[in-house]
Amino acid sequence: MPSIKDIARKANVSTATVSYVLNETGSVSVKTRAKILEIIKEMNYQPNQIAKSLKIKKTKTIGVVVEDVTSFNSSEIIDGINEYAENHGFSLLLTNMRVLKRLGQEYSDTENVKKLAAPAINEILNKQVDGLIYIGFHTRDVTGIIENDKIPIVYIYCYTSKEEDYSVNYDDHLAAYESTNYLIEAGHRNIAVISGLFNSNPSRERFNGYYQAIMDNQLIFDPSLIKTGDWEFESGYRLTSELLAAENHPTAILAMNDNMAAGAINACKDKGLSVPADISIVGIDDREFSSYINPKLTTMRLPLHEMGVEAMKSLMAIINHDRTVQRNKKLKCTLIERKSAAKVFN
Amino acid sequence: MPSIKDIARKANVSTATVSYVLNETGSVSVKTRAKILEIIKEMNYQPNQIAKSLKIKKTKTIGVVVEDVTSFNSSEIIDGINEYAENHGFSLLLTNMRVLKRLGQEYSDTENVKKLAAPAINEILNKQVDGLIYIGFHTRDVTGIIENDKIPIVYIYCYTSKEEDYSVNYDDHLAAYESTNYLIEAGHRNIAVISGLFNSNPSRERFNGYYQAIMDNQLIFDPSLIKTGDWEFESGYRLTSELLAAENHPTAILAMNDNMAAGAINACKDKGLSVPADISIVGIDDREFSSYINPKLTTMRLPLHEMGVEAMKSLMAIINHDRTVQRNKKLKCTLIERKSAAKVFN
DNA sequence: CTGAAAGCGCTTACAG
DNA sequence: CTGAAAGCGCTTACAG
Repeated sequence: MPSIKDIARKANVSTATVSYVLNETGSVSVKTRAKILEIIKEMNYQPNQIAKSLKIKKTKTIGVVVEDVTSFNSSEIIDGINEYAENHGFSLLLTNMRVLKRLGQEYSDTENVKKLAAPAINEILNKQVDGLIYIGFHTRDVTGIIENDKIPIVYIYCYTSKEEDYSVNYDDHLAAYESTNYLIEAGHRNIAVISGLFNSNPSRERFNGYYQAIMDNQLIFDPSLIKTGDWEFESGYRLTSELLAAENHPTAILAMNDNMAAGAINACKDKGLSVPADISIVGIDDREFSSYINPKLTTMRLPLHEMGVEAMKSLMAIINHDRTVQRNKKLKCTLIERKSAAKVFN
Repeated sequence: MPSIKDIARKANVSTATVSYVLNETGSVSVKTRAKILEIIKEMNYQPNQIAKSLKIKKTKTIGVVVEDVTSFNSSEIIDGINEYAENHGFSLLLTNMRVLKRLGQEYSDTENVKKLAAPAINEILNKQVDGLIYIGFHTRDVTGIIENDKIPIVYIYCYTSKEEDYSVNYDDHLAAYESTNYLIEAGHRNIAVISGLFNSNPSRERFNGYYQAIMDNQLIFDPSLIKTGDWEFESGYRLTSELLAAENHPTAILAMNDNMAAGAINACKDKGLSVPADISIVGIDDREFSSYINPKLTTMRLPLHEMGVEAMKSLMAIINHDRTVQRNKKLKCTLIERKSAAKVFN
């Protein structure tokens, strides 16, 4: 591997001059520039970024700490981060904490995650990254997992309670509001909700979105239509069965994720109801399986790719000392109309 | 950020001595070691890996070039790579080429992928990674995409025609052999195949596995039972419909991926056949959706995580000049028994 | 327009 | 057991 010295020697100039043409700084005569460029090409010289980084104290690399890459939302977020990074000459140093595999459901205990995060983040910082992106696998408060004061950082798919932190998530309230509205516009008046666990912020936000749509449309809010699930398929199945046991059962169900929506569809089928002819079901997430189940699920697509891009934008701004960036970005989900919801005829 | 100089000064020793205790090289008296260690802790000193890398010419980081992170197989592979890397003190520099989004189906043209790969790989090499892992999103010959002679590299989910290259894949032949055997053991005698495109190596290997299972069990090979699909849902649906039109239709179908298996299930349902009571279906891949469709799909799980781990093992060996590593590793898939296949009664 | 020199933060023969 | 010094491959004030 030729170094800048080799180029300089061969071109009969100093390394400074080579450096100037490499970086297009300084002023170099057209003639020597041409000669240097030629030799660079001839020797197939590639600058050693490690050496450069040491000198300029910037690595042009971003540390990406992800709680679990195998989680369904991680890939698209990383894809978005990568796209932006590539367009701006940044590289990604990826660390996967494997939270799901290692902690199972104990991820909720911040202390456990912190134990995983500390060494990972330490290692990344020692590699002198210019900034950090932390990707949760599940929207929640993540305060205390990272103790950091020396590096710009933005959180995706999670947030902290610290005012000075930056995060990008999607708008849960709006997602539920829009999907509920969609059902209302289709003529539904009895719209049930199968929510996630109520100790989660997204559950509450989504419920509020649903509630507001009901109110805005002057419908009657019926608490018996609200069922609390646990995000899993089985709870969607079980709670739908409960819902259908009532004599005047709802004509539509908003499930707060696609897992539970899939459970709901199965419950309807098992009761001999046809989806969407007899009952409409909409989910939230747009998982891979959602277009494979029967009927294909109408659901809200999460702006995952965009979240990655926006996080990078925030991070770049912070790195460049632009403190006017919005601290808590909330992106919009989009409704994907498939086959599990229909207009009501009467 | 304190440097090794700061530590040395405060401890009244040379930077050499600090370096010795940091790396546990050289011999340092217990006393000075203790003092240095104390000061390191006190100042919360963290060694700058960039500086170290420049000196020792090793970065302890591996470049991971993935054709498309959003492809269903990528995450688990990365998870495996990450696990091994973490256990051995390596970091991952990730580059996503976004082949699917950028090229659509034109990925098959090596030239197009090469155009994407060249700058990505160049950038990674300039960051002085110690090795490279290339993850295809689809098993195929990838010769010519990377022109490299200076760095150890192993291919996952793809391979090259060069003898000196290393790759890790799974055993297509065995996967089809075992799944066919499974159906035979369940009593099936008329087992159809819906294959992928026959210009792909996996299709051919899988067909051979099927064929060998038929032969080994002294069954009759019936060419009319072999249908060539294109890996997509629709072809599974269409070809299954064709299969079912025959008067003595098969009692089992081996679909060469889960997409087509899902199509097959739907086709059966639409013809009024019950899966698995009337007809058994098994897939290959174990996609996320495969446990959500109805009935849940019996399929071969790909050893993705393990492929990541094995690739890292190969890479470490090559880096350490151990040239005895197996050049083409083929890992075993495992049958996931769910609900889409059953014994035949007669 | 160009070069000599210092320095980024480490490691490592070498001498003592 | 310890330190002075050179060097990894760059960049950048500074002088001319």
